[in-house]
Amino acid sequence: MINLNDTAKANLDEALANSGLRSTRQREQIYAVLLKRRDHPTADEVYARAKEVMPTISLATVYNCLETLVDCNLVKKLNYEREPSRFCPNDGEHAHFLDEANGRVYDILLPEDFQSMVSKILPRGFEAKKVKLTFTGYAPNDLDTNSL
Amino acid sequence: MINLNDTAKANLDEALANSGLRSTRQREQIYAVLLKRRDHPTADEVYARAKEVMPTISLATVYNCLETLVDCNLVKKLNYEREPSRFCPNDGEHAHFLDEANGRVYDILLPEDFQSMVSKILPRGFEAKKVKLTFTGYAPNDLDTNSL
DNA sequence: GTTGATTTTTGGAATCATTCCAATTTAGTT
DNA sequence: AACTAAATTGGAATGATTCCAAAAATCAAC
Repeated sequence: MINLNDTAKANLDEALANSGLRSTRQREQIYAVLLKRRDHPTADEVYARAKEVMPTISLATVYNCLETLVDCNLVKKLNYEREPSRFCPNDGEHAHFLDEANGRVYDILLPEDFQSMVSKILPRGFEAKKVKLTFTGYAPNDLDTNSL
Repeated sequence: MINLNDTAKANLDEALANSGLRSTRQREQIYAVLLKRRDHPTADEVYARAKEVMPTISLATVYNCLETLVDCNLVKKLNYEREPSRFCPNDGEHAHFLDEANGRVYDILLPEDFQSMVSKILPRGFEAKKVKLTFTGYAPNDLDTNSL
């Protein structure tokens, strides 16, 4: 029914507990869906995939769970223009590349010191808590579904 | 009624002509509104400001004009999460800084070679047409309404 | 394990920025 | 002035997301 390996499950439970939240079947399922195919699905797509295996889950719950996971810092929410948000499980700092040809989003690994490097661009007095870097263009056409 | 200086008007007319589009009172007015206060207003805010001086303009027209100006590359559309889009007249490459304290957006000047610099982060085969850099955090609290 | 208190889930309604539409008006041309 | 194509307009439609109140599930204490 669910499909989370032990360490992922442990991470989830810990992150939820840290925020004083409960571990539920639905939250596990949503997290499992995101880990299984890292193709930056929208809430609707997550809903469809979760339903295959948990047919009674509701769309509202999918939104709730995704928001919870984002708040716990286990998942990132991506936005391009005002298109539907996409979600990716969080493996630390990375940029995103949107392929205009097929609409896919690829993760781009960032150098360790990226945030401090780029923060030097800021004038005196600006304190950045977060930096977001997104590319748009054409990706090589021989990549598989998952990100790099 | 409108309030565009000669060079701005000339830029607008040229950009529109380049795209085979007509120069209209509404388009001039919307562009003038954006140039007058560079505080990254939403479509609604642009609508309110335009209406003060052109009471019959419609919201649909504001959306149309903004889209046209963006297409002509005279204006940039900014998005944070899925909040309403904001608009800023385009003075070349710059990043944006969202102040979490007051919701204001500041333009951040970028070094000339920024795009080529940061494109080196991309793995072989990725061709970036656009790069977007956005910061979130706290800005110094003695800045005026307009951007840097 | 049952009870009670608190969270979470759920389906459907509501929201709201934006887009669409068909009719009218305007701009540019002959 | 007349004609054609483009732009504007108000209102309806769209669609992702949020809100709501009721039902179900979880956790803690006994």
